[in-house]
Amino acid sequence: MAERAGIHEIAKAAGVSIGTVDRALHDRAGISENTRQRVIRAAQTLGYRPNLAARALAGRKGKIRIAVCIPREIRYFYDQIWAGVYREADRWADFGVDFSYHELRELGAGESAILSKIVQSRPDGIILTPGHPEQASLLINQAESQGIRVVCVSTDAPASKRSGIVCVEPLLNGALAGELMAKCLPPGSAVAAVTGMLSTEDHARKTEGFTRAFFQHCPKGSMVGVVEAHENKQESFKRTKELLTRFSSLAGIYVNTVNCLPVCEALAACNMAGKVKLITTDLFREMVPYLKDGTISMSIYQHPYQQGRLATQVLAEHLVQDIPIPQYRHINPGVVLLANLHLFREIQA
Amino acid sequence: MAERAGIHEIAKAAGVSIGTVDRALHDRAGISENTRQRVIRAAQTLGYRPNLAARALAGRKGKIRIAVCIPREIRYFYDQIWAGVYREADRWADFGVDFSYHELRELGAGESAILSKIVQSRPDGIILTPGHPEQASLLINQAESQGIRVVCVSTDAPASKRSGIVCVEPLLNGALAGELMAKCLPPGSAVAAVTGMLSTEDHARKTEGFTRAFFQHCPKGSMVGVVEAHENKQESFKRTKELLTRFSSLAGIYVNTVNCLPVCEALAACNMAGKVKLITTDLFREMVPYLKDGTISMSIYQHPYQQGRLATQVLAEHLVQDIPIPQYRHINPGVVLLANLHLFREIQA
DNA sequence: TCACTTGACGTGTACGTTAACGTCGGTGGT
DNA sequence: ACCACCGACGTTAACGTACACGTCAAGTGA
Repeated sequence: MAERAGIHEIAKAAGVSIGTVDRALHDRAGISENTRQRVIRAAQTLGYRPNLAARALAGRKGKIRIAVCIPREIRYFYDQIWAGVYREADRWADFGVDFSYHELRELGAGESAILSKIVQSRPDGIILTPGHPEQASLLINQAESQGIRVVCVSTDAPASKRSGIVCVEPLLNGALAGELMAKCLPPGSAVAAVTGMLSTEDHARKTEGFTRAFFQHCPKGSMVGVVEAHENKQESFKRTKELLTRFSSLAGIYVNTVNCLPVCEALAACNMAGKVKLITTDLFREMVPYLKDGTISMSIYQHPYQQGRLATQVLAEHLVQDIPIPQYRHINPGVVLLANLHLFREIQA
Repeated sequence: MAERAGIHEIAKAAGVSIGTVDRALHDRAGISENTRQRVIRAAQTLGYRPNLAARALAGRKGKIRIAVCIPREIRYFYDQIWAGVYREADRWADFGVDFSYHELRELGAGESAILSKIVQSRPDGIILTPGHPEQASLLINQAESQGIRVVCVSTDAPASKRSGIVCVEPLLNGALAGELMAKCLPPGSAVAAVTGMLSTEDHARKTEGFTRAFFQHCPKGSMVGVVEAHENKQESFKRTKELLTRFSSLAGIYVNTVNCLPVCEALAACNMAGKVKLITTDLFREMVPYLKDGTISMSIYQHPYQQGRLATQVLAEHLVQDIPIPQYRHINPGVVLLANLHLFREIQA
């Protein structure tokens, strides 16, 4: 459409050469303050936007480097984040962005060591999922103070000076479950939550969000228990069973940890499958039968693929085009039901 | 990371010049079949992928042109589609893709005329929302037979030879509402649907999806009526009121048209707001109060922004990188609740 | 035999930027 | 007066690709 102005046009307008324009636009030395202002004004007047293709080709001294540090386990979740990162990285490859990938065995495993190595390699940006926010914060702050942009994804290090965070707000995640639960149950129902470890900021806040939203939408309801299962299958099974036998009127259970399968099994064992509304978190293949037979009523989906893609996009756009990194990029969780089950990436292929 | 091979490397490997490589890779004339095969094999061996930045800079004779033909009204919906298109178009601008935008007043208005003009201008690709699928199909087929790739978005022209469609499957859209309705109501509940015009393929299939899913998940329920309101506010209000007075036991209403506000008003007028589960479609500002006071229980969201972005991406990636266009790209609808309301684009700003 | 065509290939230039390098006038020291 | 030096600016060679054009041998016709 409208032919875009390039540095040649700016040069002509400002009455200088393209070299001088380059110096002005990149804050390089060797130019008087006067001319710099003149050039910058000309650029603004012409609405200059650098041609990314040309920039990528010319390749500023040393390409842009982004280091990605994300766990491998839990597979069903982090595989999707990785896929999203790869997808977006691919789009930036031709723009001269160089990615290096660092897989942790699981969330937080060897985090500090790898992260400090990454920082030492002085990339232009880092994408990571902090597993130990307090420890990581030190390195994040160190990186940021060196001009390395850090974007957290999925998990956060809120106290750090990271440039941005891409995630599903845990409070919202829980609140969505709480609201759905309340709207699916008759007034005055009794519900419970099964969580991993309440010491984990993430799980605690999901549980809190659930509780608040549930009571907001079901004021006469009751919350008869919060089971802390420590990410242990047998413990999850046992304690869910206890819960079911102790409160025979239990109408709903919210699970915000990976371990939803033991809960399903416990429901089956008590002959309560389908009678107690079960709302879970995330989605993986093994859940499908329970969704199909109605044991799991719905699940809150965190869009891991999108999270990975967005984190990468946000960081790359900043480094390449100087677009500011949004400090918070909250993802809207999805709702997994039977009708739309087939459309989720975890189920396909 | 791995330094990518360019045409120079291929040339060296095949023992020819880069000009010959270019001829082989682009099926241009002036090369013997023998050398062509040799070059192509060399390219495959080296895993050649053209550098998009360089290609964009060099600018093949005549840039790639994409024409976009989408309505302006209904604003809350199509504004988002347009925004998604613009966003993605922006990302391709530097790759030498030239977009031309053609706004219709509303869905289908002057469609054939504009579309035939677009086809006459011989772009490389077209993005459109067919309003009159039968008429449009002729022009779509004409375009496709001339090598113009057509991608439909939001609405479809299923009988045509369009290269791809990006949309929320109407059946799924309705099914999601049906499943949620069934799961939110006690067994044996009576529900109704309010639709626009059943003659519209889209509305009919949404209603069908709803009905099927509702009975699947609530086998003892009943469907006491399908109100066809012809996209008319007063008619919607009046007929909803009739419905409510006639069936005092009505437990849920599903609205799959734009006109959900009159339904809300009718519920209020009958003092049934919040007592009848109301599931609507899409999201716009005026719905917010009704969501906040519980009149609308939830809404099925079609992610218009994403649809626009994806349609553009799919087409651009095909034209620039030769990536095949997926014939169906079904979007997973979202669920609008009070908890996540603030995260939808329609509500922000 | 010579001029002319044609197939098959190499060469050169352009695209818009970046950054190294060249140039030129002026200023300081000796 | 000479050179060294420096600030301020212009010039130019890349980057990888597309395409017009140049080249050169083999073939064709008179």
